[in-house]
Amino acid sequence: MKTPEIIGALGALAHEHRLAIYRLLVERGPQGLAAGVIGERVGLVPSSLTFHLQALLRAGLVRQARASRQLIYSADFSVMNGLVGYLTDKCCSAGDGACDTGCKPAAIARSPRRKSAA
Amino acid sequence: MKTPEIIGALGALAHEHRLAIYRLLVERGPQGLAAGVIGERVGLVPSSLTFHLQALLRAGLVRQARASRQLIYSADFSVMNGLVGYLTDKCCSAGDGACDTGCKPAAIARSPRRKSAA
DNA sequence: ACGATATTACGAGAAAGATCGTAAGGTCAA
DNA sequence: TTGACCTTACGATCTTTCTCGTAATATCGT
Repeated sequence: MKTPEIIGALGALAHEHRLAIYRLLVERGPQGLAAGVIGERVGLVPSSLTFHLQALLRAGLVRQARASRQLIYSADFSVMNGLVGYLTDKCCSAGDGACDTGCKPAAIARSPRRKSAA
Repeated sequence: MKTPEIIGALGALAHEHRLAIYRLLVERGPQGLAAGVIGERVGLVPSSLTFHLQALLRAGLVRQARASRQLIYSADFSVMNGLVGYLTDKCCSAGDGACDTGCKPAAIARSPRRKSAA
């Protein structure tokens, strides 16, 4: 995942409504939710909703599928994983105690040098 | 970590220059880097640099310290951890196979139930 | 105190983002 | 085909963000 994509995903999430939409979809899972339902839940008029949904779509954070006359949106976890990977990637490259605050997931997820456990 | 803070952190990172600055500081570690050096590295005039540094500071992503006439900035990992935690938190709440794409770091980071190692 | 260095504060202009109303594109039921 | 429904597309307006130049603040060496 390259920097522009990361920035895109970050920017897409960096908004009250879009974050709410995304979390809604993440909780809902692969089944997804129709645009109308999303709009109701987050309290957005249709045109504003589309605007934000498009932003999430452009960032690759959600997928779109048609079900008769409704459009179903669902979260795409892979981009989020890429994002988290990127964010924690260089996290522990500074040295020893740099990440004692707890960013261990990075070490586990990205640099399986020492304990090549999985 | 509450939603507004999350949005703040996400928004702070969702910019080419700020992301570059942040990564620079993450790589550098607790030692940090003087503002001037950062500006040189990312190619920003002083006033623009301050603008972005302030944004990162407001978001809690970096810390500021004075060293004689230089201001040293360093990454604050805790906010990033909170961010990653939040992002992956509900990730697996949808059901079983929802997160098979790999959002396991969340499980590792947030529920140290099984291997309470470290 | 003075000049030099390092950095931030302020203000203006340009660019991007958000919100909404209304119109248009598909899809369904009859 | 017609009318109703769900959703997106377009355009206008408003707000926020970004960038830069210049001025101000703080620290250092002499």
